[in-house]
Amino acid sequence: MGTTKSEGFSEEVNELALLFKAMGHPARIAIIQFLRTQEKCICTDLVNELPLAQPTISQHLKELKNAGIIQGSVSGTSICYCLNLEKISALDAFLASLKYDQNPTCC
Amino acid sequence: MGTTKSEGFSEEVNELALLFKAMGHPARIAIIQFLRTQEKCICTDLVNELPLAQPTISQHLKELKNAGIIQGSVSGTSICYCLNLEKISALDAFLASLKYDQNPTCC
DNA sequence: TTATAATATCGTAATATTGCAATATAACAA
DNA sequence: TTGTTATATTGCAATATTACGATATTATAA
Repeated sequence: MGTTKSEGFSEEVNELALLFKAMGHPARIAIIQFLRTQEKCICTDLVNELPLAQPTISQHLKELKNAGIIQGSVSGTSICYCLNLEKISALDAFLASLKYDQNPTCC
Repeated sequence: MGTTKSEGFSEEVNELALLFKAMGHPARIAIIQFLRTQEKCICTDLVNELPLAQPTISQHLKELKNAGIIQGSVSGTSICYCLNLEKISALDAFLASLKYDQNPTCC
């Protein structure tokens, strides 16, 4: 196997899992953090910021983009990447919902 | 390779990545959702709820437990699993922080 | 004790992920 | 055109993940 079984789970569950999975790597968290603190979101600097080679960073950017967590638009020779707050909010809403309706006598 | 490179990233980044990674699977999201809606948190029922075999579910529970996202305590023959809201809150706080300090003119 | 129920662990095959060197592409500058 | 800069793609070796049958383990029940 090695393949994740997605049949039998709801669309919502599968979508959330894909988003969380896309964030489940230090390089990708670091990219997200970096994007958050940048005034401009031009991102060559990631290659200097992160302890990874350029192709590896490009690959991680692609995964974040595929998941819809970041968006990129061409800007001359470089590319402008930014967070997609819609997806971030979806994850945030899920996590926030877990904090309520908890049985307080549990465990 | 295949190994995730964690040196060169901050502790915080690595910790967040591990937590997100632990949630990055439909079975594990489904487990979390199930735990949230249960009055009691005894969890044999997962085997009937999820489209996966018992050993597979046990393995996913272990991963969530290793990440600290759930806690389990023995209760006779069965085991009581529950969410650890502390970790959930850590993730939630990270995501919530992304929603502010964003450059509105970006992309 | 013997059985049964709930869970965990082991072993393993199939597949996915990670990281990078080498190379390609694309836009602009000289 | 030729170079240069920014980024993407390809190919591949090393390792990780996923799923599950078989088998342990552990606690209670009969």
